[in-house]
Amino acid sequence: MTDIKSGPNPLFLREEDLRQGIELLFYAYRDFTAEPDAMLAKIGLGRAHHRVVYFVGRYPGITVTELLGILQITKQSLSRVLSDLVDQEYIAQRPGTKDRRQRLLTLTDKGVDLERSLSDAQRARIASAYRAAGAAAVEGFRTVMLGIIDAEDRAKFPPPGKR
Amino acid sequence: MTDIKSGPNPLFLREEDLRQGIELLFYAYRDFTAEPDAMLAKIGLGRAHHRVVYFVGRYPGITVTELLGILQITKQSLSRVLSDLVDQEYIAQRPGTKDRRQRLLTLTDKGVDLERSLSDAQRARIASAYRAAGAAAVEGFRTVMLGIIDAEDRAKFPPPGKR
DNA sequence: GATTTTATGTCAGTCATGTTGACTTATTTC
DNA sequence: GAAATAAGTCAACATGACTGACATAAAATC
Repeated sequence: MTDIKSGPNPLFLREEDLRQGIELLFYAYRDFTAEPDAMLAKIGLGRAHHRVVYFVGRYPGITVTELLGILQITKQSLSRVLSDLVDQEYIAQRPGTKDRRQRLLTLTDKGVDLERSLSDAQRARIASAYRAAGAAAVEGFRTVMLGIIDAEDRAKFPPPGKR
Repeated sequence: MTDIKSGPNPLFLREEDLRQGIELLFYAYRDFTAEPDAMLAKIGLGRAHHRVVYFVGRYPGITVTELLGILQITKQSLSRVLSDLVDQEYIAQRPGTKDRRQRLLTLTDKGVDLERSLSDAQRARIASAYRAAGAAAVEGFRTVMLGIIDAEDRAKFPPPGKR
């Protein structure tokens, strides 16, 4: 154990630095999901419904296959929550114009309301963390998070200048 | 909508910045957990077992109540995975010396091996992200993540100087 | 010393969310 | 015309969460 107990020299990645990274992700995700989960429970829905509503809101007209690619679950798993959301009129389906096999998914007004109320707690949490941390820290956060995400999905996050 | 489409001015938090923050957390956590999940599936265990093994390794001698406080699940939920881990001799229990009602939890040698092999993929992912991002970005990452975590748990992450 | 609280564990039932495998239908592509 | 693709369905199952009720041992309090 080369435990020099030096000042911070993060390019010499100690065991403890890495462990702290693991724990930051664990606690942040735990707290980040707690509020919407509690709201969802009250209306008989779960986190999986939130994810679907979120990404349909994010990419209006998204196809089922595209959604499966993002969520990385099976179509049978998606089917259940998507059926719930369509039945309860949070999400509308319409056939694709170019490819009529596709079902393009969009939020109804009711779905927009749900998405907003669920994600607002998360937006507030992010906003408060960003404000407290400052612009430079936010850029560092972005950079490290992108490094954690598999390379295939990094293109979903265009650099600040391009936005 | 005051959409000025300016250059990056992160103190004016636009809708899109916040949405990007939400998605960074979603994708990072999804990819961060995928590798250990796949390894666990091969030996008939799940993510819940990983969490327990991780935190018992992190805090040797931790009590059941303390572990429940970290995981934020019910004792019935913990009981099942903890029993598995004790039965399969990944975790050992011994009565507390000061309070003999407590069961102090520690990893066995077998448990240490399991914890290491599971978390190694995660450590490697963090290490690679940290190296690619650089020291300043890592500090920003830490700061923002701490802002996302509920205040009660921030003390678990001492500032760099104090480590 | 008796009572209450705490730490832990257990039994039973339920729900949400994931899985695999098999199969169907409509449509598009080759 | 045949094969591939997009979507959906049925069935069975595993995991990990939950609630509620109850039990035991030990510690803390009155």
